[in-house]
Amino acid sequence: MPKIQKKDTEKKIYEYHAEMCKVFSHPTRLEIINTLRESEMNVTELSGRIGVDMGNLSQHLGMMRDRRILTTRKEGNVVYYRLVNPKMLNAFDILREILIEQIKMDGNLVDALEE
Amino acid sequence: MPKIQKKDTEKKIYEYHAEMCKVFSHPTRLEIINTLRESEMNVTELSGRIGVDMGNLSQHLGMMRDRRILTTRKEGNVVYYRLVNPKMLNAFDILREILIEQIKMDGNLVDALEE
DNA sequence: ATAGTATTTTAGAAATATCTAAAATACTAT
DNA sequence: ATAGTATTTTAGATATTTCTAAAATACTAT
Repeated sequence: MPKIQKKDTEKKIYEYHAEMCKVFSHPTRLEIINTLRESEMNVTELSGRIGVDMGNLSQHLGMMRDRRILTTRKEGNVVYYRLVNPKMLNAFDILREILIEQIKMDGNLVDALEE
Repeated sequence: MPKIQKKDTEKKIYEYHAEMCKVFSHPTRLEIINTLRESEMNVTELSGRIGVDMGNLSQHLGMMRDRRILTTRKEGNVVYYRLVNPKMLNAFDILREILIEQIKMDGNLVDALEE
């Protein structure tokens, strides 16, 4: 029976961490997070606000719920989504600040990303 | 000439934001960030520490540099990488805290992610 | 110039993520 | 039961990311 190494656990944590961070790696999902900043919202309204069709939106919402970033409440046949942990917004905001600073300081960033 | 809508700029920001966040969406890259927390390090040493071959590592480092998350300093033929903005670590830490809380509270998270 | 070390780049294969459109489910109201 | 609205799920096509292995570049020292 091989001893479980500290290294293995560490690697696993990095994997889960990355898995969670995938939530941030798509513009639609960032817009979802930002839209749910203040309050919950149902899928149809989210779809209208963000301008994404419902099938696609529901897929994004589902993967965010799998990762425990969002949670739901059901009322009749309407599903309301909201952020599980408002701390999430702190991370969101820090990263956006860094981005804004970078764009101001470095006009070439945009080019570097678009090549 | 169509007027540039606020909406377009907003969407562009979400795209750049997501593009930056892709840095966090791979375990090797998270480990790179965490390893460079205290000080710069050269590619060979990073490769040894993290256990990733140099070709692969260099690809990750390159994409992180493109996104202005890392920057380099060259000494002879040795390249030292370091974090551009230590604020990055705040975001990293917040997200890891959220993850740790989630794992403690919800043993099923691991299953949800592995299905 | 040659050989050696460090790093980057390339090209293609393999794995994963995303979108689209349609079908399925869940609930409500008649 | 039927029809209508809200949401989720599915399957396949397309796009993107990641890995692998080899070749190329950059620099140092002889």
